[in-house]
Amino acid sequence: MATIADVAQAAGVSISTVSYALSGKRSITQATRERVLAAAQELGYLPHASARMLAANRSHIIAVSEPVHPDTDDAAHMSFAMETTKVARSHNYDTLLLVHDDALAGMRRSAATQLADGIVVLDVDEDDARVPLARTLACPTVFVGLPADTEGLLCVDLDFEAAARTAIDRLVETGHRQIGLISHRRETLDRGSNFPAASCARSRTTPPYSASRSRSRTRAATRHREACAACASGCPSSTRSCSTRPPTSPPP
Amino acid sequence: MATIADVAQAAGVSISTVSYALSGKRSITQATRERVLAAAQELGYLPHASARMLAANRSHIIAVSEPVHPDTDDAAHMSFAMETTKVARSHNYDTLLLVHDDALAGMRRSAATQLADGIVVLDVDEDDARVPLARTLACPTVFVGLPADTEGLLCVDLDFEAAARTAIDRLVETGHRQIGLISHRRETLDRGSNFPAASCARSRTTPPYSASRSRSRTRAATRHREACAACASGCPSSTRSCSTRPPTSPPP
DNA sequence: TTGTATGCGTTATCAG
DNA sequence: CTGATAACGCATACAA
Repeated sequence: MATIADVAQAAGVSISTVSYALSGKRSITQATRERVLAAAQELGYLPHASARMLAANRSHIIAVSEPVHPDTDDAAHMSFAMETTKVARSHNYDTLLLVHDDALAGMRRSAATQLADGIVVLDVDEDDARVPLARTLACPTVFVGLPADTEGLLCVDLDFEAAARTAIDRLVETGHRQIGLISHRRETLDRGSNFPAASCARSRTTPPYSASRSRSRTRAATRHREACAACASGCPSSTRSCSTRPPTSPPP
Repeated sequence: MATIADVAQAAGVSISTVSYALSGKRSITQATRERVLAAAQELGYLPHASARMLAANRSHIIAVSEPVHPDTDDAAHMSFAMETTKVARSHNYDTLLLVHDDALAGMRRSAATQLADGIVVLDVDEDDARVPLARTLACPTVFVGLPADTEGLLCVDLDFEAAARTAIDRLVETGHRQIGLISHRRETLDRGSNFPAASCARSRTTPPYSASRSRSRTRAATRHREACAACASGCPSSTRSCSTRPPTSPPP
């Protein structure tokens, strides 16, 4: 539990010099910088998290809001939570888990107490209670999934429409003329989830693949995805729920 | 972003009175307490997380170390993480997620920076790198799962031996004489995981159910579980991996 | 029962 | 290029 003062004393410099030597926010002589780093290393110094948060007014923590419905696919959501955490860590951020009913209340709490610098909202429903809440928060919030009304929100999502089209194209190409769709449970569809298969089921895509209600959603998804490089690289593929295995011989 | 000073001013009292009125750590006149609570409510006051942490020297955050092996059962681990978070919240604690390689490094980091008040270690292997690390940390740590050497550690786990015995008893009672065991992949066994089926597979329980190497482990598990009420009530059942479905008619 | 004042460990704003 | 020092918002020991 060495403090910055200990490092300063050990290196024979002032506290602020240590701070700047470590943050690199102002130029330091090579010699003193090395002395400081050596001292810090020697003492195993790491800045006290809360002190740093308070002074810098940044927590380096991102809250992940993840209600877990009874019909939620654990594996899929695990992937999102894990990936979010991994990417966050690569930016020196930690992630806080807000689950079940605390997915909503926790958002308000972590925003109001400034525990979180930002919020990632998972498992988004069409009509999600976290949508109106997010609009009232001073805390930057990103929805992974598109609610019905995205006004004033920052949302990213996979392009399920395009995924469905690609899948169907492939099936048609290989000679299939009848295509079955394995979707989610009725309750998942009913609560307005926009998971892959749910989205496909609702859009009832038919040749020549004219999507009914989802034109604007598709554009929005594309636009948002372009704005989020992390999504393109980091998000796990969710299209497997839509996939189907071609039989060894083409159907009649 | 009302501060405690704002509340104090609104209620016409001092800062410390507000603090004590809210924490209840010293007696306050009913009248002033109500004025303070009203003012706090009115302003939507919630204490600034980092300020509170710094002053109280407690973060109210528990880190959850959860390496995610390629063969990890997402659903099972999701359950543990979720349940841990839920129980933590009921004690006014938040949980931080440390995954993949950060499961190890994050423990050191969150302990050294005092980001976490405690650490919960999931997905424990027989020979786990987090075991020696935990011994060096000043941060209270609990292992959910029993490593080979529990010296100086606080560990809790389900009693897999008893579960296996119960399952086998039931099967024998219903007339079965040949019992198959569906276990984990070889790699899971190889890395020394102590998951239910892995544990069962290694112990090779046979009538009259004499466990080979696991006597001490069983005792340890029992002892630790007794010391942890949360485990008995909060932990999800993991025995389903061991379960088997009786056929409609008893075998010959 | 309440108010005053110090300290928590950093960051950042000033001077030098 | 470096050193003092004032916030940051709260908790708590100490006074009254």
